[in-house]
Amino acid sequence: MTASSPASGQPPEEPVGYDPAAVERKWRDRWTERHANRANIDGARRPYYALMMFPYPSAEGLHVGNLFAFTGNDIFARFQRLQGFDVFEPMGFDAFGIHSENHALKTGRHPMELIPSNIANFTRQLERAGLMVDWSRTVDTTHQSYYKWTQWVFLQLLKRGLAFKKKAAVNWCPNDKTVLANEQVEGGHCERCGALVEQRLLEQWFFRITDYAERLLANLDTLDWSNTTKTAQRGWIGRSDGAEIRFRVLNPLEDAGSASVHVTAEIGTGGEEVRVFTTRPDTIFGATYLVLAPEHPLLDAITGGEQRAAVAAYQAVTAKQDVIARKTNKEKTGVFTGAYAVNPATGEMIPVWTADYVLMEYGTGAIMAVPGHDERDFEFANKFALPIERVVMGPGQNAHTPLTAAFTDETDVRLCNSAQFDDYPVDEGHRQITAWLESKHAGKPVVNFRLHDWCISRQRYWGPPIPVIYCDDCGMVPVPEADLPVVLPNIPDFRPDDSGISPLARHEEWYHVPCPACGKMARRETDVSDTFLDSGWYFLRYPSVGRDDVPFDKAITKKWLPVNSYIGGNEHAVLHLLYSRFLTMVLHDAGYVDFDEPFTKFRAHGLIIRDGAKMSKSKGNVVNPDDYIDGWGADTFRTYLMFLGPFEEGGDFRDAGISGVKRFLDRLWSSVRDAHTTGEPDRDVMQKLHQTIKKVGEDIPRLSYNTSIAAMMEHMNVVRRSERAVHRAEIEPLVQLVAPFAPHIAEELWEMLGHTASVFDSGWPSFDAAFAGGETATIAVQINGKTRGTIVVAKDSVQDSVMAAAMADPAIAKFVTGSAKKVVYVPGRLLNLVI
RNA sequence: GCCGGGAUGGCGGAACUGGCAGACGCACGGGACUCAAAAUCCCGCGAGGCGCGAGUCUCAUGUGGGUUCGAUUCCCACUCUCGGCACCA
Repeated sequence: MTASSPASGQPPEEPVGYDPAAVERKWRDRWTERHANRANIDGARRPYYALMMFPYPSAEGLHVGNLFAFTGNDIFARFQRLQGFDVFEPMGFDAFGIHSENHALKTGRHPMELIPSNIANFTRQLERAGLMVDWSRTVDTTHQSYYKWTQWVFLQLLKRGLAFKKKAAVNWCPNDKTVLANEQVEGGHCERCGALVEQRLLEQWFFRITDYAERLLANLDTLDWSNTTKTAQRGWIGRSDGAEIRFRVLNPLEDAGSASVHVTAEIGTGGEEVRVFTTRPDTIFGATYLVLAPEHPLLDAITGGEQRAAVAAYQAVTAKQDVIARKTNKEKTGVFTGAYAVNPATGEMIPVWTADYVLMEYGTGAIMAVPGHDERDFEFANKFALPIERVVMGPGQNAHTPLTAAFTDETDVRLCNSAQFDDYPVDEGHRQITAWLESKHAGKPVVNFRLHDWCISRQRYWGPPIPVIYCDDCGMVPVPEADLPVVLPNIPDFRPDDSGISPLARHEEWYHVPCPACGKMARRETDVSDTFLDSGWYFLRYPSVGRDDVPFDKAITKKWLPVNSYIGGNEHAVLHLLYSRFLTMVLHDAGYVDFDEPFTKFRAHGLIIRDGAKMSKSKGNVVNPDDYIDGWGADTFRTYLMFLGPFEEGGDFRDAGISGVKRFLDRLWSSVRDAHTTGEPDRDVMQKLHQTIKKVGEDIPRLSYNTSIAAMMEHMNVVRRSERAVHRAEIEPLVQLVAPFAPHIAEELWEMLGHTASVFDSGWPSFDAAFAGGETATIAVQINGKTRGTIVVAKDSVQDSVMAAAMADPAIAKFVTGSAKKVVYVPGRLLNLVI
């Protein structure tokens, strides 16, 4: 074996060199035999749950990006283990979904056959990477033992009224023949195939995540998460403070032809009332028209006779338009309804229009248009010759300054042309006008969110069937929990078709089922659920894998959750992390878990790019980890990935630097092999060692892996300087420091040093802070801010003695031309003389 | 358009609360070892000026301002770049 001593009777051999393949094979086997990575789920005294986002097991195999993320998590997990925690580092596979299904369709293989082989390949690759993964508790979202509980989660939401069905305009991809979530549409095109997305009206299952908007937002303040991620979530939730204002619409039939009639807000004519949402109630005196979304339910009722045809035509055009065109084509269109509404602030009649720049799904589906102070309204008013009023003035402007564009500044501006509210700052006007409208029963303060309810329906095959049955007599009946799982049948032809109905509907035996309530023949729901539902609760499952009676065991969950540390990509900053938080809150409120945030700490890792571009098959710049592990060994590859750049920022992958990391491990190997125990270790080298232990111990928790590695390299350089002989005490703790990064070689070297137990059970080395700090300090001496030299002084020197030492140095003293006007002394760092 | 990152030698990057800019690594140059090469080891390596020389001076962290004894770090205004969102009233 690699490090065994020469057999007796043989001539002396060359010193044994570092053979990564042999070392890694040996320790992989040894870890498996010893169950070294198995967490003691029931008995752990200091549980620590170190989670990474589980991968989608693609047919292409493991991506360097995956390995980068997993290695980063593994280093932290192994570090925690060395700190004495019982660390649980699980791994699983997020294998349902459209990605797998499309790949299966393209290659003609059935997902039920494809996924297990992909998972096997991923597992093989992951095992080579030396991750401290507990392979006895893995999760495969496509396995019945898992999706049984995904269906259970759905039923809990249904029970609590948080799952509901509604007909909704959804994004429809004509190529993939499926409904897409808003997030799967990029600029009007299907995220996967690039086809133009259309709009269709379908009955869909939704989760009422909007009920939790306020809580999802407020809780963010309590979480230890990457700031970028929190900011992204805040933006996605999109809270807006504003007001809902009621506009009375005059019946156009009655009032037609009497446009000259003077109307005030007090007139109680019949007709409808339109509610609008605005974030700028302070500008209501400038509201010169209303706009309703083309889908607005009141549109028919208010449209005047002559305008009916035009409005109907406009509605028809909008309805046919795909979601993309509507959202990307910013050219304003719209038609007048023939109706007028009363502006409750001015009492004036203002025309009511319909236009597709107003969206039915946000706010009330209607707006008051203030063209003077809103860019879209300005553009619209300009195009259709509607009046534009100034009601806000900035510095240097007055109530009559002409508006050549919408004036939208909100700081240092005041109201004008707003009756009793003239000269109010806008924020004050916002409050006062809202209160005034409220007193007239014409409005009230309202908070709106951009967040939409979560559409979980997919008219596809490869997902967990939604556990609901439709009975002619009983209506919609949830599948009883005892009957779970609703098994996804093996359908050879799982292709989606144009009907908008899932392929499951074609499986007669499966589709027809007795009603759980009355026993009469009924039909199954044929939609499957969104993959984000699978990944929305998997962290709860890991510790309880193997339990078939519950989704997660109460005591175990209490012991291990919430997750102590979660690491993943920022591409999931919004959806996955938001949905997981939402589901956790629901399960908390339902009494299943005693925490309402799943991830105490979250860090987003960076992206690995290559030659300045994202890796992709089409660019041909994909790195296959297998090749690098074959060529360099997993330890070198892991360490190299972490050395590329800051973990939270990612880095540019290039072959050039990897040899430096290999050299470092080679040197570590020979230094340990050749270390002696004669005499005392060198004092300066020991000081460097203590500094290194301190630095690495501080850097790892900050995920500053690149600087940890640099620090260890520095120590190695000091240890081996000028080919000096290495004392064992100077190098032994370095094996422990390197262990999280390069676990195999660390185990081997630890054994070579005579230890029988694993290096991961050896604890983290300690350091002497005073010794590491040293007794002397190098002080930079500056004259007028320019460094003119350095002096070495005792660490706790006072200013006078440092000053004297500086003056004693002729190289410094020659710059001192007079007496110092000012002296700045930073102990231990610098002395600056201002002359 | 809006939100959020980022910009430092030939290259990847370091500098933790404002305090010696360029740690560590790559590449490159020189040397040792070798018949030779690889590997290994040692030395050098931001740019420019002056000096035979040990040295020494100036400039330098995307651009332009500002605060400060002192700015890669803080403030203001820009440029470029990467990522996300995009008619959200």
